[in-house]
Amino acid sequence: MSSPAKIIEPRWERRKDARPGELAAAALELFIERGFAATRLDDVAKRAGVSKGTLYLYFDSKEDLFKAVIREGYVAPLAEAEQFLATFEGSSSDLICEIFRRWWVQVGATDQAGMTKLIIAEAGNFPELARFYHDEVIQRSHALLDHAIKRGIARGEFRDVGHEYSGRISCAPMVMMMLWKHSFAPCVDHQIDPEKYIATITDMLLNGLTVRESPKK
Amino acid sequence: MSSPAKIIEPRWERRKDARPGELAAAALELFIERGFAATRLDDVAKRAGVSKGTLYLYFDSKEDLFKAVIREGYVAPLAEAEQFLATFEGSSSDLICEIFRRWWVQVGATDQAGMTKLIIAEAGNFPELARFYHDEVIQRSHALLDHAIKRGIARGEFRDVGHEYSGRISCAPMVMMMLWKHSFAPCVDHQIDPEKYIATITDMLLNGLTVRESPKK
DNA sequence: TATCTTAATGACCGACCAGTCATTTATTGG
DNA sequence: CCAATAAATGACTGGTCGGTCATTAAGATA
Repeated sequence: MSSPAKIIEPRWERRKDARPGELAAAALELFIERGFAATRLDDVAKRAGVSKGTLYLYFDSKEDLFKAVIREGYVAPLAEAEQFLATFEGSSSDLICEIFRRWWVQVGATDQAGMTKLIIAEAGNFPELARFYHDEVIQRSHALLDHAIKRGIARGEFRDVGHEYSGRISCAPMVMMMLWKHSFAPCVDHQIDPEKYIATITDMLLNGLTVRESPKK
Repeated sequence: MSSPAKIIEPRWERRKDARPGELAAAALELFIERGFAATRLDDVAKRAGVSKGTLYLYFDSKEDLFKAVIREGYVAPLAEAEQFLATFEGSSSDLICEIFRRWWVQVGATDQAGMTKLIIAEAGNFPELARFYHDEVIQRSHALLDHAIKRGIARGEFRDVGHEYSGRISCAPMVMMMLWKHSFAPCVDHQIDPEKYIATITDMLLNGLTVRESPKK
């Protein structure tokens, strides 16, 4: 006996505007989960609720899809951070603390953090992607911190530590925490407390290890 | 006119003892270069000067080969470093400088540095392997730096920055340089000068960014 | 309602590769 | 010198997956 109420569902819907974002979101999840090479476009399409053919309506290639994912996740937060830096008026110590705090909330704690691991892992096999990520994300992140440090030096708050590597070195502990979260953290019971970790970073970065005779308030 | 001296070279030699080591060495190079999934066993065999069939005479599977490489690779410059730390008698600042310097010479500048990238990249696919590497290498590296910092605190040279994350944070810039060397460095023209980089790390780590009124000699 | 446009489909192709095995031949022992 | 042994080969298989395209049908238009 067949059901009398027959609801015929359409086999698909036309949603031209929503598809790219949904596909990029699905791709981000799978890239982080499995890596770039190991992610199947069939799976990306399935997770976004479409067929693989549809994916190719909106993205030229797998690499094109990857770049779209990067642009969506990093470009906006970075631009905001640059804006924040340009208009900040407090002390440079507070500025750096605030940059780290925002970094963690906007990127480090989100899925996007996994892209860092991904790109480091696959840089050898996809140099084009690595170059893209380097220019769009890394270079600008280092420059951001470097700029904050220069500001401190100009205002007489910081020592002149040389501006070639100081931005890079300041970033390193934050990047390591992001890498940790997406590599060892899932298979080791030792977890990191982000708040305490960031507090220690800023303390060490600003004040150093060496005992000072008269600490500046 | 054909050459009268006819040297017939054998198509291959039997070298049962030498094969596994040569295959493992070739695999190490290619794993570091391309990652686990992207490494072709045909290429490993070719680099070792044999055919793929021969590889399967000595290793059960690709994964088996990978594990063999790891086992052979994690030798102990770490043990030497631990020994060095235990017997060092100078200032703690010098100790930390020396640890970084040795770290770079013995690990960072060698192929071994690529293992860090490899493990981070494949941690998701081989959690048991990641756990092993974590316990044997990472944990001990963090502990080493942490121990050096504790020594400084005990001798009144360093401030007490808390011993939960200080070792990890100190390591981060060095690890990042190793990762850089095996990910972005080959495809971006911006190179790092290790000597200058390490000098900046130690300066920042020991003295911090903030201006001090009376720096300690 | 009839017609048109195009979003969406999914079967298909070709390249790639881990792993197999029948065959070849270097080496050894009698 | 002649088997006998086993180290080494490389063509082959089965499965996977990025990318293509002829076909289908949803939604727009009038």
